[in-house]
Amino acid sequence: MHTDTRSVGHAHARTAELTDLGGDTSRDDTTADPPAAHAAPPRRPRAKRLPRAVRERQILDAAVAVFSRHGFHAASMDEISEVAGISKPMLYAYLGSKDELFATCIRREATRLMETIASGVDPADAPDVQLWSGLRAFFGFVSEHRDSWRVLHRQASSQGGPFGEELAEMRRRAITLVAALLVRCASNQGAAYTQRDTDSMAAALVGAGESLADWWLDHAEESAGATAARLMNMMWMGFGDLVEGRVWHPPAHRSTGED
Amino acid sequence: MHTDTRSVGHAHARTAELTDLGGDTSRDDTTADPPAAHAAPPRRPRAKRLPRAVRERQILDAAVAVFSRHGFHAASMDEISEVAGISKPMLYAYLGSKDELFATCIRREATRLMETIASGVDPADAPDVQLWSGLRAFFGFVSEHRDSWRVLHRQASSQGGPFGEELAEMRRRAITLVAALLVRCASNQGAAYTQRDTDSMAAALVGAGESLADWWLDHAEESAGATAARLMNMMWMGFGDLVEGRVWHPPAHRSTGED
DNA sequence: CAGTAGATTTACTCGTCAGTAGGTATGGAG
DNA sequence: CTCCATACCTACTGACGAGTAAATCTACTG
Repeated sequence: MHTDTRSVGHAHARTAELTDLGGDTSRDDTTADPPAAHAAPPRRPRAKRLPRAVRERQILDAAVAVFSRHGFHAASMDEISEVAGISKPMLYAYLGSKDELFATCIRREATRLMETIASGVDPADAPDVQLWSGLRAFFGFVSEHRDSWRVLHRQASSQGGPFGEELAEMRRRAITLVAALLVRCASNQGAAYTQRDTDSMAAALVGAGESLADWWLDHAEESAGATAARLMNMMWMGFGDLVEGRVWHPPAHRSTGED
Repeated sequence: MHTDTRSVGHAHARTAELTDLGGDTSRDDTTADPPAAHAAPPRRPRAKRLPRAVRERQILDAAVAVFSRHGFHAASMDEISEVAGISKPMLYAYLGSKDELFATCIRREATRLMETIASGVDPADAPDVQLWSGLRAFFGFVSEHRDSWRVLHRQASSQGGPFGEELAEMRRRAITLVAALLVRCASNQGAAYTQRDTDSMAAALVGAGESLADWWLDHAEESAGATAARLMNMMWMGFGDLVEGRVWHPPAHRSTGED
């Protein structure tokens, strides 16, 4: 199991260039190597000179993709640099250590997500409509940035370290936001809830959204709006109403019309 | 961040044999080792001889704890063996490779969880009561086996490998089970749903349960039953009913009475 | 008490990876 | 055309972790 552990994961295309660490470049070609077979290892040409800001974006994109595939620990800086199209020292020069890089990814993607949702919600709407718009925006983001979503949802939250903390913080903010929305819904109707009530409901709602998003990634044959409507129905109406045929319908006006 | 991430305890005894190039050891006893002050590293005494089955259980318990803390990749076999109170080769002798060990953990914990839930549900009950009992059993399990839950929920599902597949399979089974329950609920009332409808609702429900369980772990000041009731209310009644004061109440009879 | 099976260990090997030292190329300012 | 700042690279180190070879101990059987 040891010799072929590699089969479990990892692309490791770079193995070729890493194995000749012997260092002795003045090697005699007479003994070991058949001359022609020794084709030059496909060395990536020197990257074009680019301004720092652009490279940083490229690197972050690559990092998100790799972290998304392998998770924090299993992702290697070598692979990230390769995907980014530059060499490892550039990573360190621009983004610091692996931890810093990961934290930066988390922050960027979380911010994107939050902003996407915020810009999709109109605070002037009724609370239930706000909830609906938020769900739409959320599922839209997930479908367009799968890698971002994977990094945020799975990788970050499973790391106990300082970044996991960073992500947990973002998640708490999201839950808090939803909770506030629920409070407004409730007070609209004169219902009174404890903070514990609304917080727990928000946590469950966010979790349902996450889970449904994952499910959707595996059964992606419908629009973001349709999926959002599923969740909205479930949460707003509940099974009790649903099984008796009472469903919730999205408001016709203002809908961005894809469902 | 690099040099001190791991715990300090590693022997690296081979350094010693690399240093004795000279070969002449004349009067060297005075030079190298500060004899007394340099207390011997606290070497664990030889483990007591135990039958294989018992050791295997111990090892699995330790593995679940360590995987729960660090995740699959960051967990080291050294740490697991240390926590288990035995040495590394025992791990390999009994449980095979790291991959096999992890898969075994997953299977054991997933089986426990499923059985706990199954034994808490009476198929003779009405569908909604079955749902309620299942939720109770689920939250009860989570509160009593936090490590198991963490391994199942976060670590396993984030690994793309063969074991992640194993876990994803378990999760699918759970979702399928819930979906079947929903179908029974619906047909009881004459409502008709597509498989897609029930599957997605089940996925959302399972996700809500997972998320609420996580939330609960951080705010554990109420019983499993109370938390289950929260989710049941949310899912069964929906916000629409809840904000208007219509709530769902657990059946009084047969309740194990802790809420 | 000898003998043996299996429980347990020490002391390694080999591969990978985070992070770095020190050099090379290149585009724009003068 | 010549600097030189800085984008970029090759080649390396030090450390750790998975997995193993080859003992060594110990409980039980005869």
